[in-house]
Amino acid sequence: MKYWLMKSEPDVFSIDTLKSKNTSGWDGVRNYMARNYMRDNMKMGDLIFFYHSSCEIPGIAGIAKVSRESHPDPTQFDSKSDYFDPKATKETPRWFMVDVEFVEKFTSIITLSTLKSIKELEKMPLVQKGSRLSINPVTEQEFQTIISLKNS
DNA sequence: GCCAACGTTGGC
DNA sequence: GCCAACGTTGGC
Repeated sequence: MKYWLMKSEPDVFSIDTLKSKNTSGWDGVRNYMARNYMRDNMKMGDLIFFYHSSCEIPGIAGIAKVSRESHPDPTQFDSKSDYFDPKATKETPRWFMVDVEFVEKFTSIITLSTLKSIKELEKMPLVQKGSRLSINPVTEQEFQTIISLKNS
């Protein structure tokens, strides 16, 4: 099993939105590296840190898991969607997504500021300057370190 | 709202 | 294939 971190703007899609829906397609990703992680590397049961970005208190809000592996992101075919891609066709889709399922909402957010203060996490792209990728792999050690912060 | 960092586009 | 221009991300 592998571990991941996925960013979402809570104004658009938050951990509470996922909790209320239980599962959701992770649509709207329009970056090739992030797409490749979803298309090629994210497998059933992989655990995901759900990160809130571009908000008052950026940080990890909870955990989700992969509940369906790669399939075409339907928003690329929808001309009314913000994520419409005129170059994508159903025969040769350009954008792929996984579905994720709610696992847990933390009682309090593990803030970016906290994550930045932990020596063991300094290699995470998240805490490095200029890192914008919305999906990143997380190592087992990083996962355990972050989980241990949950109740402290 | 600012702006650094980065990805993408398109002319050549 | 280079690279300048542009658009976007996302913390602050």
